[in-house]
Amino acid sequence: MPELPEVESLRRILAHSAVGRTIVRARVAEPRLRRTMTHDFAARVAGRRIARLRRRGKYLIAELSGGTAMIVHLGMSGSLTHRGADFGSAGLDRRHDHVEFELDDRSRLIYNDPRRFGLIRLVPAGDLESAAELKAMGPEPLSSGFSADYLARAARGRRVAIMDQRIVAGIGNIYASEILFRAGVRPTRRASRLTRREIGRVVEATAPILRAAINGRGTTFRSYRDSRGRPGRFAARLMVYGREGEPCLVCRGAIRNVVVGQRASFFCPRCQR
DNA sequence: CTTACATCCTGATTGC
DNA sequence: TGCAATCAGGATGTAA
Repeated sequence: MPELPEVESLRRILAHSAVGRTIVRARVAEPRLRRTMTHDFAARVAGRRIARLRRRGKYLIAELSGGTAMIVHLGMSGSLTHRGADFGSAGLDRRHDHVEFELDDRSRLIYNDPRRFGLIRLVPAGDLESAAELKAMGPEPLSSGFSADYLARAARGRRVAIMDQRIVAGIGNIYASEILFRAGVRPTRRASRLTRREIGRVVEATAPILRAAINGRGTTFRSYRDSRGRPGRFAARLMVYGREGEPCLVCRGAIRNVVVGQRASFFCPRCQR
């Protein structure tokens, strides 16, 4: 499940291997992603250079030459892998390779997404800020815009799900659970009833968790792989996510899993109040 | 404004 | 063992 750390790792790796390259041609094998890709997609990216790669929340944004930007979201099961010219396909499941970009060094970028919850679409670079996907998103959790003051204001009048894309960008179930564990705050707590001190702890817990996850190249819970096909190393450092019934690594109490605001939240009832 | 819920999809897991 | 039912989950549109 690619969240901010996975997309940021992807961006950093592709910054080396793909930025500066020109897309010689693109092929769309399956246009029906979360939104069906337009029929002219391949023609519109052909010949364009990948000038810059940015990230906003869980979205990867490729700025292409000629004033076009490509917005990519990996959904739940998407991956964007970079394969060298000599990269064989032996042993790989190619069934869900939906979009392929051939670069000018004969390497390829391949978008694979079994569940097709992902998204790839082109927008004029000037329209990026008003793009529906990015417009309502909260501040970047690794920016100064994500402060205790901000979070306290955002939590006002809100009952559930303090870690929501409209409140803070790019954090999904895995990292929301891990951040709240580190902060010692139960996910079942009403956001509007959190004390100022607790909100401060949530903000303070956020960057260390995300930075450690980025350093580990993300979390492979089930199937996630980075752009070089490697699993993320942060899975070994998960304290609560996916550990229902297992002993808390701090107090040995049983980890629980509850659904809060339609999202699975793992927590330790002893360590989180 | 808020939250709730169904929808999209397929692989993995659970149940019988 | 085999097949069917269930689950997982981000974003979105609609409803309450």
